[in-house]
Amino acid sequence: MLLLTLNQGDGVPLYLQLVSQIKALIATGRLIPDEELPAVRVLALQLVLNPNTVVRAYRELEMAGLVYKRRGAGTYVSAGVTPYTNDECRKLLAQRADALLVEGRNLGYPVEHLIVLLRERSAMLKGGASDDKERD
Amino acid sequence: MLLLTLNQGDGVPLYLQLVSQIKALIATGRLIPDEELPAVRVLALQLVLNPNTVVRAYRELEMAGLVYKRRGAGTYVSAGVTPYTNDECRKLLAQRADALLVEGRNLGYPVEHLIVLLRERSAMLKGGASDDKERD
Amino acid sequence: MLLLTLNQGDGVPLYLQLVSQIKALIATGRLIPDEELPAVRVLALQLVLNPNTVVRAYRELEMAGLVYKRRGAGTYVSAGVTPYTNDECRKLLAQRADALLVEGRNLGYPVEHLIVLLRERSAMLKGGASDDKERD
Amino acid sequence: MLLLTLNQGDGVPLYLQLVSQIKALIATGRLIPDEELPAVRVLALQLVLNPNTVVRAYRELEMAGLVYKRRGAGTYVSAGVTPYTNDECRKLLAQRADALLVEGRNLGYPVEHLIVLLRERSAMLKGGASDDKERD
DNA sequence: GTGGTCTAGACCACA
DNA sequence: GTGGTCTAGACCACG
Repeated sequence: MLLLTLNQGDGVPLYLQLVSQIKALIATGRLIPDEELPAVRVLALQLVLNPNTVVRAYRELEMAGLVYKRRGAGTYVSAGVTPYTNDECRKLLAQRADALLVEGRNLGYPVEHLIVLLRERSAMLKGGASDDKERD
Repeated sequence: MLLLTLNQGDGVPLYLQLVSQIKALIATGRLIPDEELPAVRVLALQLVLNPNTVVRAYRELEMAGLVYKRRGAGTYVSAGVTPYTNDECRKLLAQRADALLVEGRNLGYPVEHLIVLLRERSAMLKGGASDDKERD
Repeated sequence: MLLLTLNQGDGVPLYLQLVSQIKALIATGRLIPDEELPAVRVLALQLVLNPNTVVRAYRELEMAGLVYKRRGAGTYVSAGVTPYTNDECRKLLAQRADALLVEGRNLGYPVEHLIVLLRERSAMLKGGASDDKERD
Repeated sequence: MLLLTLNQGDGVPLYLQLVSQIKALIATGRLIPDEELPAVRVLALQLVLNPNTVVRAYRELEMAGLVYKRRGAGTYVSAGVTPYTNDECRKLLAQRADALLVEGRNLGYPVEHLIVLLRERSAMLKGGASDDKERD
């Protein structure tokens, strides 16, 4: 079962959250070529979403060439695709980094503190218990 | 001049970004009671957005009891706002940090790379850039 | 169809008139829990005002806990709204009645004239007129 | 001392409340020709208003020919003016009547009940104790 | 179809 | 000058 985590309230469109998380799973090989994605209805049930939202996410992925559909069968990961260019990666990460920096600045934390925090959280996430997302 | 940084592309409504950032500035005492906030039109000019968007942010802050308005005069920080505890600050920052870490790991970036990126972006934010574009 | 009447000329913001009238309809059980309110655009058309004005009224009602929204679906009356007591109703009406009486006395109209006027206006409001213009 | 009652929160502009109340006082002879109105600052103090608001009300009255000003002396009621035409009276009263009718309808009160209420309140206002406005 | 956000720009009330 | 309300109309997310 796919480990996807949606954040309903933060303003980021749900289908985009899906797209980016699935992209990342493909980019890191956790979803391998020709692996089948969950059926739309199954994923919708699992994530408590409207199926159309999943449909839209899959459609975006298909248009990006990252997955392909076989009528009556399912949705599968494409082979040999690079979901992100290096530039895209950097942009995505820069956005996250900026969010951290801005929050830090507004709360009065210098960058060095943020870096310390980052190392701490990194150790925690790797170590195990986290109130947040996935692990490997 | 208020240091506020908007991220136009990340899906979070602009007025909410304003609200949470100003909330942080108040809760950490960087904006003190009865201090005047920038006029709606001034802030709108500064941030290059529509005055109504600022109006809406200020209105949310007013309803949350964080600011008060004097007709024809201006908008001011309320007194008696309960400041963020250190714990609350750390929680907010940990959320942001985790988001960065997870995205980084999904894209195959080690923590040390993220830290380099963080320093780069930090320099840029201070330099004045406020959007999510890259620049060398 | 919701019976709402706006008074464009009396200085009270339109969105507030909407809020208080819908509040009254809910608090007296004339709108029941989970009943769907008219769509924003529908009500805007019906009342001949800008959809954003209705949006604002609905938003205030939502923040007051009187209605809830389902994205892409509609706006619905919340359950568990504490209804107006008879006393509260009478107080609200007494305010309006007093305003009429005071104005009438200031202008030298006896109560009986006011009652005649009230009957006339009542017939007009039922007939469909919803503005403050006279008509014979 | 002028008996004026302002309703700060109801959306009706303060200066308009002043204008209409003073008009009514003139119309009913409670302010007689050449009687002096309170000085702007005095009235502003009494009503806890910005003096400019009073200035504006007096200016409107002057432009309507209802009062005149003697430089260095004060503001006085004009002679032989009719503040309201019959039509204007009816419009003002119709607005009040409509407000009562709409509130009554939204609260589920038939017109006849409103009329009963009106008589009750009328008796109360004349009798004495009222949580509201003036008397004679 | 629904509501949500944002822009552009109007006019008003108030200090 | 300040904030407040309203209009007109754009595009987006969601069912």
